[in-house]
Amino acid sequence: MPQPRFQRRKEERPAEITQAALEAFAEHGYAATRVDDVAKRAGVSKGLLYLYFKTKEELFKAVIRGVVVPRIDALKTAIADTELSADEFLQGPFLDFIRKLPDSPARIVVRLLIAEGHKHPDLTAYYFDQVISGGMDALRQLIDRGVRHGEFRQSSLGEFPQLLVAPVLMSIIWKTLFQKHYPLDTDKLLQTHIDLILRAIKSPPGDTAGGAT
Amino acid sequence: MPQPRFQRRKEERPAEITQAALEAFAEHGYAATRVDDVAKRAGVSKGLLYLYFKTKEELFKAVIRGVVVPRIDALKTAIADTELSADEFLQGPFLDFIRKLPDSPARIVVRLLIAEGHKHPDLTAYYFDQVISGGMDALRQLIDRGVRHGEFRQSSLGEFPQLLVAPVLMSIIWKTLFQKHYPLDTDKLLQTHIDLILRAIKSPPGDTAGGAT
DNA sequence: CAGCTTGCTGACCCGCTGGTCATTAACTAT
DNA sequence: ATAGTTAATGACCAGCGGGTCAGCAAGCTG
Repeated sequence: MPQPRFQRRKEERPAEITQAALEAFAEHGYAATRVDDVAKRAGVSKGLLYLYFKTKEELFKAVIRGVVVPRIDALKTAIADTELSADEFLQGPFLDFIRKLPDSPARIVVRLLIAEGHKHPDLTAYYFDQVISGGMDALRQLIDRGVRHGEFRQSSLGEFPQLLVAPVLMSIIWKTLFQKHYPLDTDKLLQTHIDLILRAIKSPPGDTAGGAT
Repeated sequence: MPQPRFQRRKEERPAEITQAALEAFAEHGYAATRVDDVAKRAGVSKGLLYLYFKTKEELFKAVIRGVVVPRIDALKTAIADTELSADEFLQGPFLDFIRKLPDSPARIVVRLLIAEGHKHPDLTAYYFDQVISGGMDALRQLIDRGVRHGEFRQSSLGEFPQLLVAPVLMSIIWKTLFQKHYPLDTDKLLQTHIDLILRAIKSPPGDTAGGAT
């Protein structure tokens, strides 16, 4: 009795294909990945893939969106809802969050965006709106709160919240390029960075908000 | 009177082609750049290009090497030869150096390496040896000197000199992806970063090397 | 000026891959 | 059962682009 040669699974296909594409892109990058290869990984024919995604580029965008959207929202709401002080939040949940990034699919997405982003302006714009812009606002808000409460002194960090995240980029890139030449303890690197930044912006002990006694 | 259709310029060709390739790669990335396009930019036939470079990949490597090698040596010798204190050096020559990077060809090279590096392991290794490794040593040495002289307190920064450079990566990537959505004052960002780090690692006033008076 | 070397050209080749579509077969409703 | 619907296949095509090479002409050399 012959197994059916395939099953109809309209619902699951897109996610399966997207997942397969993420893996393929991770290995070869966008341009060098063959649609056929993605299809094979997903256990599907190339024709079917083109039934769900109009072009290779559409597939690419779907992959990015799928990974990116859920991730950042967690951080944004965490910052809005936390009862911790800014200082505690940075050393706790924030540090945990960024520590996970270098080993998550975010790493692949970052590499793909750097490599191919300029060829997909609408995608880049989308990413900027969904991730970067919102993330920066949230961080700025956190820093401002710290300043208002007298934990932090005034500093230019509020203008450049990117500085809090820069070592994450560094870590991701290091891992993808140089891990085997020189393994990097990204956890400790990130810990060190947060320690340094906090030490730099913390109000000198004794000062209180407003500065006058 | 017909101009000669071409001139023979054996010596200059490689550099011209390499330069053209850098521009082409900057616009389209490696994979999407046509060898024919590079040749046209260099004012040369595709055939000639293949006379000087065995394959497209060889050309790619030549481009990277050409940009990379000169740049880092300047920094290394500057650190070795300077008479400035570590603190002054970081605020002066070092800051100047990293400020230039986001608008130099280094930007293109960084993007190319992130995008395609994993497909060219020998090139990555070369880059690591020539640039990363030496650069890190130099920075570590600088920090250690600062500690020995009592300018800086002991800190984990010496373990992770990458942290000094991380915002440069951030700046480069920002400029290539998001410049038009949100222009970034990378000069000020880098200035801010160095300020913060120095504030974090400077010895409290009154302390001297060794701690005993 | 003639003859020779070789830098240089450009038409050509061919493998590869994104995308199509006629056909098939897994399901569904009756 | 059986007829109808559509998810899924896979053979096919077109054109693009890396790489080749036979021939051409720039510019020495005597």
